Amino acid sequence: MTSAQRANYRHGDLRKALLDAGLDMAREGGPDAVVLREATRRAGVSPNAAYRHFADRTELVEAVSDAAQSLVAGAIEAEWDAVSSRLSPADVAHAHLAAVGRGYLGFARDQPGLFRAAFTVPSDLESALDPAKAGPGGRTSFQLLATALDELVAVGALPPERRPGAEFSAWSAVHGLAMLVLEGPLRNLDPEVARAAGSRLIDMVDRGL
Amino acid sequence: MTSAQRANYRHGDLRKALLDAGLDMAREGGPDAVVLREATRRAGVSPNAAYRHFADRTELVEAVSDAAQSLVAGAIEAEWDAVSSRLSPADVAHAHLAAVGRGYLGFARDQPGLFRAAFTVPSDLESALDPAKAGPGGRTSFQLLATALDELVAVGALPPERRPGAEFSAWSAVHGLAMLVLEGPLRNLDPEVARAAGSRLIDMVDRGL
DNA sequence: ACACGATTGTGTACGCTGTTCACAATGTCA
DNA sequence: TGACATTGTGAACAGCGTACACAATCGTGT
Repeated sequence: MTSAQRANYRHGDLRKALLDAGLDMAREGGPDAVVLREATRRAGVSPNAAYRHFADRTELVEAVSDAAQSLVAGAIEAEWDAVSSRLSPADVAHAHLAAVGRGYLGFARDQPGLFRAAFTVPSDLESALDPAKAGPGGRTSFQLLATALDELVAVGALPPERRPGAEFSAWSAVHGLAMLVLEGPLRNLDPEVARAAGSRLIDMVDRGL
Repeated sequence: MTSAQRANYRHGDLRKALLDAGLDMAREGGPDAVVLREATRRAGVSPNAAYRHFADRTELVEAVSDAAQSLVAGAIEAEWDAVSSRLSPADVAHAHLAAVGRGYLGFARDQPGLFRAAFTVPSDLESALDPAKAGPGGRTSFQLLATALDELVAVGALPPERRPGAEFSAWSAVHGLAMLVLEGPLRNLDPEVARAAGSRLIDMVDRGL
């Protein structure tokens, strides 16, 4: 499990090893569970070796966060691509918006630790276009959301004057539910109820935007 | 600043002193900034004294969280009470819902650390009725939200069949925006833009519920 | 081939944290 | 007054992030 022994003085790709260890720790326990010393231990290396690749514990956590954001984008892409292409353009647009919401909430449900690592850590909106945070398809989760909203405008389902800032509202809604259920007061909500709340919420967004 | 010297062996009300110190630390830095030893230091007491009043650091943080939730409820009540009583019942209901949203977002903006301490910490929904978390008026922020939604149903602005679970959707929306702006990817959003996003969001909720 | 500088890993050490254990001072009540 | 519960203290431990000096290895120019 803990990587093969290393005969050489050099490690090979320690940065990646530390990042993987960080991802594992974040998977169970979220960003706070990412501890630098433990990462070096799992990589079979002395604590300070980490400082050759990350200036800080913070930098390691940020790297983990970027990777986690990329995974989220991938999950959203999967939902996106599953939308039937035989729908009318208007229906496709609505379906894409719902797909973004489902992908986001689904990832939060299935990978709570990584989700929190992705979105609970410093990292500006400006960098929401950073390819490092994109999914396999090359688009960030934020970009996917924006695309869906643009489609809605294009098919006339969303008045253009309500387009500006719409991504904030839509994003807020799903993000809020995720956070309330993950580490907030809705923590102990029955999973089935949470699921229902999710689709209820996506309806609200679609109707209210 | 750091409380008067204490001549006696006994402190007086150490529990309250620790809690106040904890609140101060949470105010700047959020729940993670609440450190037990520092709290005892500020209370002028040895580190272990804390364990006579809190089993854990966790218990201290939870106490801080409860107090912070109560403050949020107070902020919401203030907005609630400011709603003009000369409006029609329907308008009052809408205004109350908006007041809850504004109070919530306003508190998040003005007291980011306390806000995160309030809602980012374990604490079940079941205890959302706990009077310890209520504002001066005796109602929890969750109860205030529920009341506003009940009013909307009463005046016919919200179809009864959409009432169940509506608090989750409404809460999610405002909570999500708050978290994105406070410790998420919208951290560096221009304050004015954030404010606009807030009222835009509240509109969405009112329209989409 | 070889020396030299840059890169990457090691060892030791410091201060901080939460927490435990034994002990001391104080309050309460018979 | 004496026994007992309550609330404080002191010393100690492991774990954390991090700084500093040192060692092994790689890459390059001659």
